[in-house]
Amino acid sequence: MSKAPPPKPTESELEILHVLWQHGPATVRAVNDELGQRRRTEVGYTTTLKLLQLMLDKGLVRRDDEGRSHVYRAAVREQDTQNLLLDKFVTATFGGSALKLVMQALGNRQTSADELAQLRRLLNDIEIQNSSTLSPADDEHA
Amino acid sequence: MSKAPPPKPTESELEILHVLWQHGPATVRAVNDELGQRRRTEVGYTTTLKLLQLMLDKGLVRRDDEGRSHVYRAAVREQDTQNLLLDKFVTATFGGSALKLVMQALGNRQTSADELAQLRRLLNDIEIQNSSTLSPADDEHA
DNA sequence: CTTGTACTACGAAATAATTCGTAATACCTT
DNA sequence: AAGGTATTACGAATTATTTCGTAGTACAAG
Repeated sequence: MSKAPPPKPTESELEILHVLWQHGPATVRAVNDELGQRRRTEVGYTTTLKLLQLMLDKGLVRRDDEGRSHVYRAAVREQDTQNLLLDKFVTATFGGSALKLVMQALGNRQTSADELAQLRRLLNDIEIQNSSTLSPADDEHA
Repeated sequence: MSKAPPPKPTESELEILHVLWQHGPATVRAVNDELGQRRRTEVGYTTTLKLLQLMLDKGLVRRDDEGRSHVYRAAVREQDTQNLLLDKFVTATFGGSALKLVMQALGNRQTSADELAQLRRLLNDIEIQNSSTLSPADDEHA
């Protein structure tokens, strides 16, 4: 009665997921070729194959038979995966404080006016959300 | 003529760095005790010792002789380390877009009014920074 | 000085992640 | 049908990380 949620992908698995998310369903060959273009150091065909097989076991990808070869596609969504990894990262590196992470990310790198605008809009949206979803008890703090 | 910068700490090494950052210089015993309190599963004394020795080799910590035992202290700053890890993480998980990471971090979790205020202040500061540091050519966009 | 205790050094086992070689198989091409 | 090519399956070597056992050493207590 349990559908074990897919585990956190490793570094290499994440690379492959990125390919599948952007490229869509693909054969081992296609994934491996695409990886070859992105990485500094290529990996062998069977390495990619093996990784996809492991990812299949873990439930990170699905597989369809397409004639002789197999077509793999992501079984997890990009957003969900990013969020899972983000949680772990915030915990491990910023002691669980997402705010610290955000301030660090913004503080120590270039942020354009356009990006600032996007962020302001997001903050406004969140504020509106907060006030409408507010539970009564939360209303009475300082 | 090269001072190899300390490498990215591993997961376990980061835990130890957190202890040293917060607790200050400490003996192996103190670090191990502190770890025992934070983790679900404790690790043996010699495990912590070994890690600290490896970290010493890597330049992540320094060591002082204090009588019979040794006192270790962080050789890297918390901010610098967080930034290093952040860079890697943004690259690996968000394709290098810090903005996406930030929006994801803010969008998918609870953010209090107080935190929103802090962020707004930060955005204002950044904007001021941007306009004063602006290179002339950048001035002329829409 | 002898012994007990806490510490360090070091090798190496255990675990996890990545990589690839080799063999079996499927399907074209001739 | 025979041979060549691309593909999959699988075991295993390699590398990285974490873990701990064992042995040696220093120092304090008696």
